[in-house]
Amino acid sequence: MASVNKVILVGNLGRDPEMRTFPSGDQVANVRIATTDRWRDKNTGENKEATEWHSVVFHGRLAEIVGQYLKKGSQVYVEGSLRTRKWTDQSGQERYTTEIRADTMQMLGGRQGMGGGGGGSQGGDQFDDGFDSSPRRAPAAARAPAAASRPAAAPAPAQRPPASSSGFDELEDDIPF
Amino acid sequence: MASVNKVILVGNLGRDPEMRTFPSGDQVANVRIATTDRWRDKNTGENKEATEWHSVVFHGRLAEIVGQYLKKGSQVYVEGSLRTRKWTDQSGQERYTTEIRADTMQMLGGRQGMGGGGGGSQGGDQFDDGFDSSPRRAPAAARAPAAASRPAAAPAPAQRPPASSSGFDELEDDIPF
Amino acid sequence: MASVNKVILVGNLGRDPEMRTFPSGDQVANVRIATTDRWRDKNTGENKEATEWHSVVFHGRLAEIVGQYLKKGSQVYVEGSLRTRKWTDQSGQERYTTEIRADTMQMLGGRQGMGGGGGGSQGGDQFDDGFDSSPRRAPAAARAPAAASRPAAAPAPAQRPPASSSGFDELEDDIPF
Amino acid sequence: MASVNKVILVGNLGRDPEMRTFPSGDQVANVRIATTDRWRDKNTGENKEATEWHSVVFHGRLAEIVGQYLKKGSQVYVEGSLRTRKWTDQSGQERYTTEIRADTMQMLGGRQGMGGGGGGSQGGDQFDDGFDSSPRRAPAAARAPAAASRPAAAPAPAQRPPASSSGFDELEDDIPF
DNA sequence: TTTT
DNA sequence: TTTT
Repeated sequence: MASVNKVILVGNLGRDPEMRTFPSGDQVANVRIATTDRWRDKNTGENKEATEWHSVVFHGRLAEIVGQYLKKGSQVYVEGSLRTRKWTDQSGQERYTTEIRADTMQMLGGRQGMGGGGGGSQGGDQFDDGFDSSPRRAPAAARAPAAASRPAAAPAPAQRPPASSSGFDELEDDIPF
Repeated sequence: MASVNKVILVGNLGRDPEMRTFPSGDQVANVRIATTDRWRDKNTGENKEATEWHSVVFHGRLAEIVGQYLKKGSQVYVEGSLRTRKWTDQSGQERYTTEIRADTMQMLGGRQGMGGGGGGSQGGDQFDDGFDSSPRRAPAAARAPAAASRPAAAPAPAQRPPASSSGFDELEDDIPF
Repeated sequence: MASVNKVILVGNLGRDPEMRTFPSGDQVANVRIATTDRWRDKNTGENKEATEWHSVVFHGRLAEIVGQYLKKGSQVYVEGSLRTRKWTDQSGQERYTTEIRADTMQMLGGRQGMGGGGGGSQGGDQFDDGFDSSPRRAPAAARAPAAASRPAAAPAPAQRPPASSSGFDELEDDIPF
Repeated sequence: MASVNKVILVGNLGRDPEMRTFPSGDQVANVRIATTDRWRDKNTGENKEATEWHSVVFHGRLAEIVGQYLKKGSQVYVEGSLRTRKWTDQSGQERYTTEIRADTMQMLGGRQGMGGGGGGSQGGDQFDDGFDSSPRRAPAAARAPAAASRPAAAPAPAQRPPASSSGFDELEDDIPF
C-alpha cells in the first residue's frame, strides 16, 4: 500500500551525540533534538513557549558525521521517518518508544555549533572532507543506507528504553541513550 | 530559537476514529494510521515489509471532518507535528507517548474509504459540501486552530496512555484511545 | 552550504505520461500534475478554486514505473526538488522553465487511476510485482539515482521549452513536453 | 480533489529583499534564495556543485519581518507552495514564471545573516519583539494569511516577469524583481 | 538536555 | 545573486 512516513526537524542538540560502534566498524549516533514553539496566548496576551524533545537515530556514514561535527547546541536540519520500538521494562511490562530514524542531515548556522575542537572562521559550516550530506545528491555513504534490513532491536530489560540498534546484531559498546 | 517540527504521513486508518466531545461542543478525534514500508532484502533477496502505527490527534473543525468522513481503511494525507506526552501509569511510573498533532488532512483515493454510509460515484473524492481541508487555503475551521493554548493534558492513572486532551479542560466522554 | 530543496505534491495527472527512451535504454517520463486549492472567499462568501499545474520529470527506474502504471487522472504523491532550466526560444531570447525532478513517487487511491489496461480489484493500489517506490526503503531502482551527474540539458530552439533531458546526451525519441 | 502543493527550502538570500508597499500599508517581499547541491561525480571522482535559484514571495506580516530582519546572505527555512504566473512579454508572447509563495519562514544560523544594522551577540537569532514565525503556533500575522483571495496578478508589459502582486490591486512602488 |  |  502506498505510504509516506516523513519527519522534518530543525532544532538544537540538547547534549553531545551518544555514539556506539559495532564490531564491523559501523556506527550509530543517538541525539536529542529540541524544537521550541513560541506563541502569544490569545486570552491573556502572554508570551508562551513549549519545547519538544525528539530522539533521533543516525546510522552508518551519517552517524560518523554526526559524531564528528555535531555537539551540544548544534543547530541541525533532519529528515527521517518515525519508528516506534517496543521493549519490556524491569517489571515485565511492554513499553513503547518513538524515535526518528534520520535519512538526511544538514548542519545549519555556521561553525558556532560544531564539534571537533576546531575554531575556524565563524559563519561557515561547510564540510571540506569530501563527503556530502545534501538531501538530493549526497553520496550513498552520507545518507542513510537506502534499503537496509530491518530486524527488530533486541530489547534489553531496563527501565529506560534500550538503545536503538536497528540493523545491527551486536553492540561493541552499549551506552544507553 | 528557530525550529521546525513537522510530520507528513500518507497511510490508512486501522480502525474508525475515536471521537470525544467536550461540553463546549468542541471535538477531538484520535486515529491510528498505518504506514508500510516494503523493500527487498539485500542479502536474501526476500521481499520484506514493516508496518508502523502512528497515533494522530485532530482538534476542532478538523476533528469533526475526521469523524464524519473517515473510517477504518480510509487513506489519508496528514501534516502535523510531534508531541510527546508524559503520564503516570498505575504503578506510579512516568511514561511517555508520542503523538502527531494534525494541522491539515486530505482524504485520498476516492470514496471507497469514506464513512458516512453514502455510496456515491466510486473514483471521486471531492467534497462538495462547503468545507475545505486544503493545506494552503483552507478556512480556519478546517485546519487546526493556529494559535491554540497548550495546557498539559491531565494525566489519568491508567496502564494505557490517557487520551490526549490538549487544549481542553473537561471531557464529556472519555474514551481511552 | 547547508541547503534543502524539496517539493511535495499530491495531485492528478492531466494526461498520460510522455515517455522518452535513450539509446542506453534509460527512460525519462514527463508528467503534468494538477493541484487544486479550494477556499471560501472571506468577503463574498463564494467558494473559489484555483488549479496549479506542475511539470514533473522522472528518471531511470522511476520513469519506467510511471510509464507502466500511471495515466491521465492517476492520483500520485511525488517528492522531488525544483530545477529551473534555461533555454532559448525561436527569437533567441533566454527563457526559463521550472520543473520538479522527482525522487520518489507513490500511487494513491486505488486502481481506478492506473494505466496498463488491467482492471483488478477496485479499491486497492498495492503493487505485488516486486518493485517498491516507498520513500524510505525503496530499492535503488525505484527511486531516483542518488548521485547522478548533472549536465545541462541541450536546449532546442523552440517556442515551448525543450523536453528535459538532464543526465543524458542523446534522445532516441524526442517528444517535446 | 485532495491535493498538496508544498515546498520546503533551506538556503541563503542572494541579495537584500525587494520590498513593495501598498496604499493600505500591506507589504510584499520578493527574495531570491539559493540552494546548492554538492556531490562527487561517480565516474570522474570530481567534486561538483550546482546552485538553484528560487523566487520567493512573502505577504503581509511575513513580508514585514522579511524586510526587517533578512538581508543578502541570510540563511532561512521557508515553507510555501508553488505558483506559476502567466504574463505577456514586450513582443506579446505568453510567458510563465514559477514562484514560491511563502507560508512560514524561520531564520537560521545566528545573527551573522541578519539585517537591521544591530550587531548583537553572534550566535543568536531570536526575535524579541513579540512576533513569532514558528510553523505551528505562530500568530496569524506572522504566517501568510490563511484564506486570502487569489486574484490574478495584473501582468505588466515587460521583458522580465512582472513582480508578483497576488492579492493586491495597486502598487505604491513597483520595483520589478 | 538545547536554543533565543 | 548566496553560502561553504
